Amino acid sequence: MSESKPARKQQQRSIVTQLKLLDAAIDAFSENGFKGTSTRDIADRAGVHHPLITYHFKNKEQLWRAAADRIFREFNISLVKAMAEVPEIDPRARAATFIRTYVHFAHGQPALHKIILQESSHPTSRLDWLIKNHLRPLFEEVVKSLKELQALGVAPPGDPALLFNMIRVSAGGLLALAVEIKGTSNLDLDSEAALDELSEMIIRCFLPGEMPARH
Amino acid sequence: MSESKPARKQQQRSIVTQLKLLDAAIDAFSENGFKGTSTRDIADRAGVHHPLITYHFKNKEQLWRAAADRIFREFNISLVKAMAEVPEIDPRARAATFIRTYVHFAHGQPALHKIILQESSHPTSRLDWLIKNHLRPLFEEVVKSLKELQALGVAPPGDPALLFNMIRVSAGGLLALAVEIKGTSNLDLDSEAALDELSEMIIRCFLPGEMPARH
DNA sequence: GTCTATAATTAGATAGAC
DNA sequence: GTCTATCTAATTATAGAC
Repeated sequence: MSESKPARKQQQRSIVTQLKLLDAAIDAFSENGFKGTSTRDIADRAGVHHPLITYHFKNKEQLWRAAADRIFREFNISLVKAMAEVPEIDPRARAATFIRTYVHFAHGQPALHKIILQESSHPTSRLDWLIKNHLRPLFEEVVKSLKELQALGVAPPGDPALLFNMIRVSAGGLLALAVEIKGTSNLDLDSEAALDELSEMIIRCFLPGEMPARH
Repeated sequence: MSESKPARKQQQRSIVTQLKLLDAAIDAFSENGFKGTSTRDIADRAGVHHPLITYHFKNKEQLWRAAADRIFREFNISLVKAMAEVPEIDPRARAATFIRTYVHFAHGQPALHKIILQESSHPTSRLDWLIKNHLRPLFEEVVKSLKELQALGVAPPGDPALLFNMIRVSAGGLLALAVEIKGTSNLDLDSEAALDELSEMIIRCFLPGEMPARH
């Protein structure tokens, strides 16, 4: 089939272009927000001509959604992979693994939290979409485990939704501020050791109780 | 002096215009960031003609600085006032008052944290200015008290700079996400009761130890 | 102190050649 | 699938009348 070969070649190049645009979009949107980034800036970062954005993603809004999808899809893959290695019967170890995974992923991909921050500054249709498609499903699963840990006396008492959000901002929210924290606190959050220290500090503050011995 | 009266009247109006522009700028910049907000948007929100921005503040950058100055000046006033009422000799009570004051101020003026978030998304000259003029002075004072609390066993051990930033994001950083948190966690952070609960939860997690009895 | 008019730049999106 | 050219609208900033 002599006509299938060039067709595949074109498809491959198309995928590469799309990935370059998505990575550039993630960077630009997390730096300057939706309104603050121009499609020209994204195209320049990706090294492609700006009308290609319309071609591949229709418009700025659809490109934003595709970029958000990419971030959360990769996060979920990391999460599922990490959680698969912890025994179901030890909820504290599972929570600790969740925190460590979240911290390490948010360091490598700070856009995970930055995109949320940018969109949460005021109500938008993009925020509604983000909540419905990515944030709520994750929240509901995690808060279930957190209630369990509170019942066991491992996590401190109080509204579990509040506790979840405190943990979340202490991890991703703190790492999203890395540039500022380096400047004001002289704290370098770029080393593996610093990430471990942050993870352990979060566990120490939010999961202070020991697991009760099983009979 | 018949010529001083119209002069004062003009000065008064000028001040009102400047304040309206500053409030509008605070809202707009915290919603859309520096790049994402247009001076026209700010002028529209303030209900004044947009060339007045150039007249009163020279340019967008100077208006941003004046807006940031206004937020931090008011926060410092609130802080000094609240801290003056707590006895010097009880560092835990002082820290608790700091947290409650921060939470309540950040609720009324979420721009306090949002402006920082917007500028911390990547290095800018504005962030450098913010760190030098507002963030570092505050940080250095608070971290001193935090070290004291760690020595007393009230605050958990670990890097005090890390602890400070965890507390900060759990208060201001969480409130900056209020719109999103309402959507995903169904948690309404607008009531006095919710703010008190958040404050107490922060105190519970980050200042878990009792004050040792004084001899 | 206020306003209109406008210059110069940059934005998102499209049309059509290749 | 890629590119040039271009349209329309919106941007920051300034000049100058009142």
